[in-house]
Amino acid sequence: MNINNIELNKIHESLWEIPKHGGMRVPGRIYISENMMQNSLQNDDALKQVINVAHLPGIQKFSLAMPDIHWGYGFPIGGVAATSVEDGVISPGGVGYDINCGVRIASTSLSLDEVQNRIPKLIENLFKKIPTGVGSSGAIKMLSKADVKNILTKGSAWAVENEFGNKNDIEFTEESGCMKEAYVHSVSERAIERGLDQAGTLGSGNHFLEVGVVENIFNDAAAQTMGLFKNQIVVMIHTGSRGLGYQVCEDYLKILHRTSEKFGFDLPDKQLICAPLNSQEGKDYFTAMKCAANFAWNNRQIIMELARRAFKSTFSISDEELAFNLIYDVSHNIAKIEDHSIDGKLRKVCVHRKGATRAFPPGSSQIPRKYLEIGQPVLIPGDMGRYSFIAVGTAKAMDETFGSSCHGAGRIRSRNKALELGKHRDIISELRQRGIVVQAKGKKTLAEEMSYAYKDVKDVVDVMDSAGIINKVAKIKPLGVIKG
DNA sequence: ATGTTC
Repeated sequence: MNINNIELNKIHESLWEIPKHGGMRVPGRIYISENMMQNSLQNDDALKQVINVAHLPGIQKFSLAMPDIHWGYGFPIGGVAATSVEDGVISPGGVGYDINCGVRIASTSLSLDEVQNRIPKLIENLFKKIPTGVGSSGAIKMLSKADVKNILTKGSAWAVENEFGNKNDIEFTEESGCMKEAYVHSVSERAIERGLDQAGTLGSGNHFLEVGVVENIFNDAAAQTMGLFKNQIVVMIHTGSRGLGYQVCEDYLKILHRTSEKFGFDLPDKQLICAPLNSQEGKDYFTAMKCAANFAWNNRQIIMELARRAFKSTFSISDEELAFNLIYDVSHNIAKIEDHSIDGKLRKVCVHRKGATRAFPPGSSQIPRKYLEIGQPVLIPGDMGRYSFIAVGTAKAMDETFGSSCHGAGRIRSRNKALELGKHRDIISELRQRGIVVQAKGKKTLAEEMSYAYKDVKDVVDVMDSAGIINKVAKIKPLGVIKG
């Protein structure tokens, strides 16, 4: 197969390999179907980026990409790269600008027939309570710098200490909502200032809060363990570290650019800028990244609590009656030190997941005890007009992809192209006709985020499921969305 | 993704 002048060998129907050539240290591997490759990668430099990432010092096994792959800064979105902690590098481009962008899904006790005609009111209340849009602020009173520094150190626990949620929410958050060794001295004053009024804000772009209904269940046992049932109302939240995380990324791209010569790496793209994990610069970026990650988890935690309150007031019910419980919270833009089997030996590597979700298997010590037998919940939102999926990780993911899977539908049209298509259409009415209530700050964002801008997430999920990397559990259909 | 070109 040849795509965009890149030769790929077929490993099986859902997996393709770019053989090691030139300065590549490892081969590239892309989980995708032939159809999707033809349709989405002909005019996209993302495969070239898979090759570029394979040049990184210390990269292990493969430069990986998931079926939602598309072009990103340096690394493709939908990319996974693991580097040796001894002689490997860490790269901000392998994490992305929105550090710890991620998704959480909460269950409720409500079923569709109980609430169907009150969805517009619910969405209105959610939209009032949760700030959305670029520069959105003011979910909670303006924080002090000391407060923000506490958030950077504590993550979700800060929200819970301030009555935004409970201990159960922490238990069902990846990393318990807090990466250790997050030292605030590595984060610039400017980044902290940008975070002062952004705790508990949704942001813009593809970020959203969605009220959905469980439409299909593929795995009864796993669904039951997660507390899912057919026609159940659930809530999905997709956001990240806002301006604070953006600033951390920008700060360190500049710092690493200044110091790049001293490491003497010969890399095919300046955007792959990186530092050895054991250098001061590498350690500083990593600890700043952890601070931003903790800010993002706290952000999703606060938003979840604001949503919980909006549900309670809209339906006049108690916490007990509502049972607004976190199923799980995953990060899909992050770098983490993990143990993985390489050449038959367990080794410590830095796994960069950029637009890729962790997908740890049954029995993992890193997942909530409740999910020990089913594996880690993998949350895969689609576009706002179609549907989303919940899946679980597998042992095969651990063997093949450093315990990683896809993170969403994957863009197929640029924001500009999507805007062209959508700007003369009444997207709110179109969605309403499909049974989806939308409230959004900007019409521009809606046009950029319509279904035609994305692949069908079902195709993406089916590739990962058929490759055995995840197992599908449930499909969620949107009823109402708030966006930036 | 982003006080959407300090």
